[in-house]
Amino acid sequence: MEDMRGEEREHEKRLEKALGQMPSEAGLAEMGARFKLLGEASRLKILFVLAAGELCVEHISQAVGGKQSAVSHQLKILKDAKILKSRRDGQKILYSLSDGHVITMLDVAKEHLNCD
Amino acid sequence: MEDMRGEEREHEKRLEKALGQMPSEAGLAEMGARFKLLGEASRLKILFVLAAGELCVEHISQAVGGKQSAVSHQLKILKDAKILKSRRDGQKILYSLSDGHVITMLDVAKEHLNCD
DNA sequence: TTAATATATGAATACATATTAATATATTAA
DNA sequence: TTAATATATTAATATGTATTCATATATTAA
Repeated sequence: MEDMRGEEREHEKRLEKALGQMPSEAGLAEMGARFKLLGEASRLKILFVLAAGELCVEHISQAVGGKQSAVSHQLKILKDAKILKSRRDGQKILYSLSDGHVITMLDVAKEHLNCD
Repeated sequence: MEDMRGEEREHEKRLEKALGQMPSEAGLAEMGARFKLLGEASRLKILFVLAAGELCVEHISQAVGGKQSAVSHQLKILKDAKILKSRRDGQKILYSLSDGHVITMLDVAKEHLNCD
């Protein structure tokens, strides 16, 4: 009985602590949105391809084995999220990673999310 | 013209390199699935709550502000993915993080995915 | 200007999945 | 055993979103 009380109190404490360090609703949404971007094999493929360097849409499509239209849509999503940037070179649009952060994430994921 | 040729060759090389270091289809799917688990605010909330320690379903539900049923569903998903484990204590089922890996991911995400 | 090429976009479709309500199962208390 | 409590599960619904097709836009070449 006394034990029960103590345990309950401990749980209450834990709850308070948890709620205290919980990110804001907006923060959680933002974080979820970021992870969601990486939660799709088609987008991951694109990121791995671009890890090797700047490439045009056609080449990216070839590399990931997807239709131009589908790839364009995904590129837009990744660019809107600032994960990719692009520049025009003649008729082509060359896409590249905005920075190394995403690759870092993928590396850490391999280690800590047991992906291979 | 020569420039064009050289550039094209460079792109070909880059493509080969990219394809060479691309994870397998299965690996990409696995990785995507892992990220997808973290790509939902409702699940992130649960993980942050459990970062404070073991808690029963009712308390988790209170903490994340969700219905028991919805939380149970998400707990099952996270447990099936081995991110959470559970044990029975009387009528209650206590859930906890399987290990520290997920928290590491969340921390790295804060740094590299500019979440706050 | 016209044709050809590269990319982007809009709308429709298909599919995945989060949530809910209702109910089933399991444990404890009476 | 019966009632009460805690959790899990099933089926239905709703929502989000990836993909496709068709077409628009933009650039270069003829």
